[in-house]
Amino acid sequence: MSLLHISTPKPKDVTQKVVDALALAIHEHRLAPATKLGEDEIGEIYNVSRTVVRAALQSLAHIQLVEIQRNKGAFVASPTPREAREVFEARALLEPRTARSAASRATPSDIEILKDHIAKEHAALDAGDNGRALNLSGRFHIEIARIADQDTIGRFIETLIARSSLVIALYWRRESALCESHAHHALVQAIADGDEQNAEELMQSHLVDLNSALDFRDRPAQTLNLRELLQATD
Amino acid sequence: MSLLHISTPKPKDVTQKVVDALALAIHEHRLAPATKLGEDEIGEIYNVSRTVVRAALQSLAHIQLVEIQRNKGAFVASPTPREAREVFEARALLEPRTARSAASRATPSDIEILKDHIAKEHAALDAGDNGRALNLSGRFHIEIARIADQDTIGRFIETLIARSSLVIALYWRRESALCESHAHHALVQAIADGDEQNAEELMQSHLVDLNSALDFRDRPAQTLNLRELLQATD
DNA sequence: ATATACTTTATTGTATACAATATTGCTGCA
DNA sequence: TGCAGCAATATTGTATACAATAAAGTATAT
Repeated sequence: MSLLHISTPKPKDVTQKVVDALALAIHEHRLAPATKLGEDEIGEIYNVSRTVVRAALQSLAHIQLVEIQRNKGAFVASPTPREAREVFEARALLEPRTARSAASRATPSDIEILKDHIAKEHAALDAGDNGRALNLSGRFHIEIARIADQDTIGRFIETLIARSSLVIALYWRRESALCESHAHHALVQAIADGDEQNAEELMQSHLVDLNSALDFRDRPAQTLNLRELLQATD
Repeated sequence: MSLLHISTPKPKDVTQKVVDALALAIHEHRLAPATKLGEDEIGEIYNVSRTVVRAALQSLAHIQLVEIQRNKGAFVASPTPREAREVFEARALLEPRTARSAASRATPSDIEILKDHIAKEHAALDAGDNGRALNLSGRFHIEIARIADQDTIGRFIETLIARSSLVIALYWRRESALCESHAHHALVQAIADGDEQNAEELMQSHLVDLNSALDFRDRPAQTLNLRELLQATD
């Protein structure tokens, strides 16, 4: 007997690993907006060929975490104030409805998962790991979309939250770290209670609150982007 | 003088051409849902290497016009009833707001463009070219999103309309051809008048009407998909 | 005759090689 | 010094070659 029903220990999808690694680095703000992502460079880091690096970069470009300029290469995306505003407008349009739906469907285990997220977020915050805290905060929102059981809209929300990470990296103004845990906690309570109306309103105000901590007026200084600004965008 | 400001006559992006060609074929229902899209096959058709075919297929997979199964290949997507329903739910959530915004911003030239779309749609319908008519109908909606000047949401709407084409291919029930031109005409009028409320309501009822012409109860017979149903989705 | 194991074929996944383009550095000249 | 033009280098775009996996076919044993 050769190959039995031994579940494959490595359902390897190399490209996805690179995508995840890069996305995480961006979400945790280890890769700053407008950073050049050379294909050879990344390939050497992860020990993969340019073929898979290119596939990964294309994937990230599609969710607008990176921007690919033909014959120039890939760069960590750097949302303009306009794009940043749009991202939060879209979230304001989609997420309250999603929170309502989540409140109507959440199971006890769902609530556990959400509370777990908040706990981890707290822990990361206490540890001073803001990047990780921000990432977890985003995944909290994604989790709500999953609970709402709306795959299509959930996918949109995922991309919006991914871009939110970049927006926050560029336009965050509030001094205090992202101490939004309180809002998340209240949201979980409403969802646990099945209080749809409250969940929707809490999400809405949470997003308004987030938005108010951003300042889109002037674009932050970015050494790497000056070059872009001086040449036609094509 | 070597390179003056002579606009490049061929800003060739081979991959994009393949993407567009395949997308058009899908939108016009020349490629049926669940059709296998072999890499070599497509490469030969367009005289490009598998490299660019794969890039194109990945691109189409991201907007869910095709589905890629690892080590199996790419297939024209075949939305389930659930996915189909979600697509129209999402459209119902996004597009009315977008129509309102369009009504508040549309310029006379925008109105011209919309009317032009309708005219072309009529012409295609009269010519019996339903595929082209459907495609134009979709582009009408995309045009409204463009006028609304909301790039992020507009991009979502684009993907939803792309998938709508597949949904319609699978679940359309109404006997008459898609004679929705009347609804489109009324919508243009409201947008031209700057009547935001009316534009929003017309779009909403238009989508409800579209939805009512679909029947999600049973999945249509699809020879190529039987195989999928019999094996674990992984 | 059917089922199972093995062999063969076809197709996809990945890596490498070559071509095209952009960037950088140099040289000469005003 | 500063700039124009060319040469050298580096990076991306595309094609091809090789490896891994799945599909199909064949033979054998029960």
